[in-house]
Amino acid sequence: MAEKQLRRSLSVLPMSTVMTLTGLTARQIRYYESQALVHPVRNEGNRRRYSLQDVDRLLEVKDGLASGMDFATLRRLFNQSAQIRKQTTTSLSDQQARQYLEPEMQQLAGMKPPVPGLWRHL
DNA sequence: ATTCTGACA
DNA sequence: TGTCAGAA
Repeated sequence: MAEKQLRRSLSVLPMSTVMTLTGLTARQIRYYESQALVHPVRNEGNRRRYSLQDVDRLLEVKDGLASGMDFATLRRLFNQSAQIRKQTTTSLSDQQARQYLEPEMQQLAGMKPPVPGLWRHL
């Protein structure tokens, strides 16, 4: 299972591929990066290279924006998911994680996940 | 040919 | 967010 994640994290996709996979324009993809929502790697020629994980994140950003979320909210959401993944793999009980995110969960309680399983970690 | 940055008639 | 220019 670690092998799969490793590959999904490899940044090898060019802008053109990400554009067709996400349905977003290069402009939007670069702008979202400026908003710290994705962090593509640059190759020797200063070209951006995205991973499958980046594509997944871009898809979440796309639907998140579509359901009225702003960049700050998405940014916090992603940071929190990252936090939980770390803590969870560092032995923090799921109960403690939910308690820690109580405020956000209250807000998200009302809305429906734009993408099936977007709040999966919450 | 493709992507990057900066700028805005 | 689109789009165009000039460079890589």
